[in-house]
Amino acid sequence: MTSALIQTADGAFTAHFSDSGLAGLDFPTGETVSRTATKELSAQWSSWLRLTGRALEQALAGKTPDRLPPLDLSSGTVFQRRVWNALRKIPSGQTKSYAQVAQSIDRPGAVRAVGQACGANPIPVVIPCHRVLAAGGKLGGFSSGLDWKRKLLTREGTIPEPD
DNA sequence: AGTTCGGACCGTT
DNA sequence: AACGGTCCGAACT
Repeated sequence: MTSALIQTADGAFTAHFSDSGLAGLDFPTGETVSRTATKELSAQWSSWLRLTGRALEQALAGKTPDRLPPLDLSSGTVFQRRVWNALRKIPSGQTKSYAQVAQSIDRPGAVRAVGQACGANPIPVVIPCHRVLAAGGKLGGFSSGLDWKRKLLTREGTIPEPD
C-alpha cells in the first residue's frame, strides 16, 4: 500500500493504492501527507497513478472518465459494495435519491443504510456519491463538505436546489 | 408554502 | 444499543 499526491486545479488530492488497485482518494487538506516519491513507485503503481490522475481531472471537469485504474473496494462490506456499484451507474448530469438507489439494489427499505454507505465511499468523485440527493431534489448531506457536492454537481450541469 | 416532530426503516460499530 | 449523507405523513405557522 502506498499513497501519492495528485495535483489538480482544485488542490492536491491523495490517492491510496493497494496491490490490487486504487483503494482510496482523499480530498485536498491543508496537512502534509506522507507519500512515496513518484520515481520510487513500482511500474504498476505509477501506471495506476497516471490513470487516476487523468480520471480525476476529467471527473472534476464534469466529464465521464474514459478509463479508470482497477479499483480495490475490498474494504467495504457486501452491502456497501453493492451501493457503490449502483453509484457508478449514475451518469454524469443525472442524480438519484437515496430511496431510488435503495430500490435499485433491491433493498427498498435500506434508505438510511444507503446514506451510510455513501459516506463510507473510499473513492469519492470517481465513485460519484455526490450524485445522490435527498428526496425532492434537495441537496442532502456530504461527509467531505457540501461545498464539494455543490461544486461537482454544478460542473456536471446539474443545478442543485438552494437547500 | 414552509417548518418541525415522530416514527419506521436497515446496515454498521 | 445507538447512530446515520433518509423518508413520509401530520400538524402546525
